[in-house]
Amino acid sequence: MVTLSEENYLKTIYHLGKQGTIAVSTNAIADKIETKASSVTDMIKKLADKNLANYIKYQGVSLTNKGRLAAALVIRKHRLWEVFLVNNLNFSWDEVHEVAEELEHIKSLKLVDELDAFLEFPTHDPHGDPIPDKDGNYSPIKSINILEIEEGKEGVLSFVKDSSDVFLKYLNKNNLALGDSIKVLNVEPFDRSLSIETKSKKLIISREAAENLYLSL
Amino acid sequence: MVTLSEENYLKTIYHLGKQGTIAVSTNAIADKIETKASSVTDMIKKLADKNLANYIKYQGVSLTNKGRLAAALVIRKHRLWEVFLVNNLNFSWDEVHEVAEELEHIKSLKLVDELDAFLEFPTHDPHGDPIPDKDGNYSPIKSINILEIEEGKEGVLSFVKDSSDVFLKYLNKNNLALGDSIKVLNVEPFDRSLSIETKSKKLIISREAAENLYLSL
DNA sequence: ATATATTTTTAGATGTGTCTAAAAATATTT
DNA sequence: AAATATTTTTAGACACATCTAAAAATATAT
Ligand SMILES: [Mn+2]
Ligand SMILES: [Mn+2]
Ligand SMILES: [Mn+2]
Ligand SMILES: [Mn+2]
Repeated sequence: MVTLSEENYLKTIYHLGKQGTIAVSTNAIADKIETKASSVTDMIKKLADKNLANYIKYQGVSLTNKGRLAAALVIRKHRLWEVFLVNNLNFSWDEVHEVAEELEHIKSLKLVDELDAFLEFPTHDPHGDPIPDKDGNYSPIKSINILEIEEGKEGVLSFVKDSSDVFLKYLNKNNLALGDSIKVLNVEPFDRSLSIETKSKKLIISREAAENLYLSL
Repeated sequence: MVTLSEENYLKTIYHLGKQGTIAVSTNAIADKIETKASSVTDMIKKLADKNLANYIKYQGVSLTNKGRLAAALVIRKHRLWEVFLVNNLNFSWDEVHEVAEELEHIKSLKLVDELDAFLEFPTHDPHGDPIPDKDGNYSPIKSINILEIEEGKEGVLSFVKDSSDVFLKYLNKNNLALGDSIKVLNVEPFDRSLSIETKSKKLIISREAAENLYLSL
């Protein structure tokens, strides 16, 4: 049996481990989970005891296959619930995360699969993140960062890297939503801000904002 | 903040307190929750400290208005989720309880209200139990036990008192479902078993089974 | 390479919810 | 009304997940 707390650690290690292939550090986990390093050490040991993680003292952790699958299942549930909340319960994309954090821990396997079917097997959540299948696999993101697109080209907003409240609300305010067509006009050399054009209007976004927007061509 | 465990105790006290108006005993709660009497005493004190229950040593507990409302909200969530599982996720009425036991603890108020709207404001769950509104109120059950219906009369199965796995599966096996028209044929004087007739066939049910079936006329 | 800083682990404590065993209160018999 | 049985509470323990403070290991700077 995997506890709620263990699931949260698995998910965090999974996410932190995505980029580099190196083991995840104790402090990195502590920061993400907003807990103390000593608590992380305790939990890591528990995960290793359950064969969910590989752990060598002072060397960080990585997930075992078993742990990676468990983590992917939690992420699958999180993202499916987010889709449900947005598509069926009138939540906006900046309201779903907190609730999904609770719903992702509901155990029933039938529930996940039936929810998946009910939602008609979505491949991405409301923030453009891919939804893992039962085996933990998903097709890799093929969208590219808006800063890497040449001036004059157009694409569809299909993923936001930062899905925090503040950023999503900033996008709402500027009428930018997933699925919108966006044309890259030009980059201001001074501060590297970006002029873009949507169906409704032209606007300028900062480099920080641009770094989180991904388009598919 | 009310914890998951506290919510389960509130719900149990609410259910046990329904019938008599007397306070609920420690052992009654322990039996329902499948825990020890000493654990119940501990928790009761906590509920009293939080003004959710009235407690006098050795005299049992009852809920305060605050406690009753909190309990009703948990029951509201439980039953709404059961409706969702049956109506939208292909669960049968004997599969929903366990999952609803987990879902009922999800906190978001928006979630409950949006779910309610999505389900089109159902008044009863898949077992015929009434769904409390936001204020904890619901219209009283007007269905009557099948044993109190005179021979020859007909009614619609609208509530099952026992919603345990075994009983529901027994009903499935005998093709009895909520909403079915049932005619009371006669009571066997020997063992007080009941002959009934549905659209599809006649059958005999035991007194124990009959005690759990309620019809609306 | 040594000293200093940072990261990580250990040791010991705390809060929640549970348990067992024993004591206290209440209920039931005789 | 005593004696006996049952229920309820208390006392003390334990698992889990967390914390603080201190020790140990590793990384960085001089
Ligand atoms: Mn999320
Ligand atoms: Mn998401
Ligand atoms: Mn139920
Ligand atoms: Mn029910």
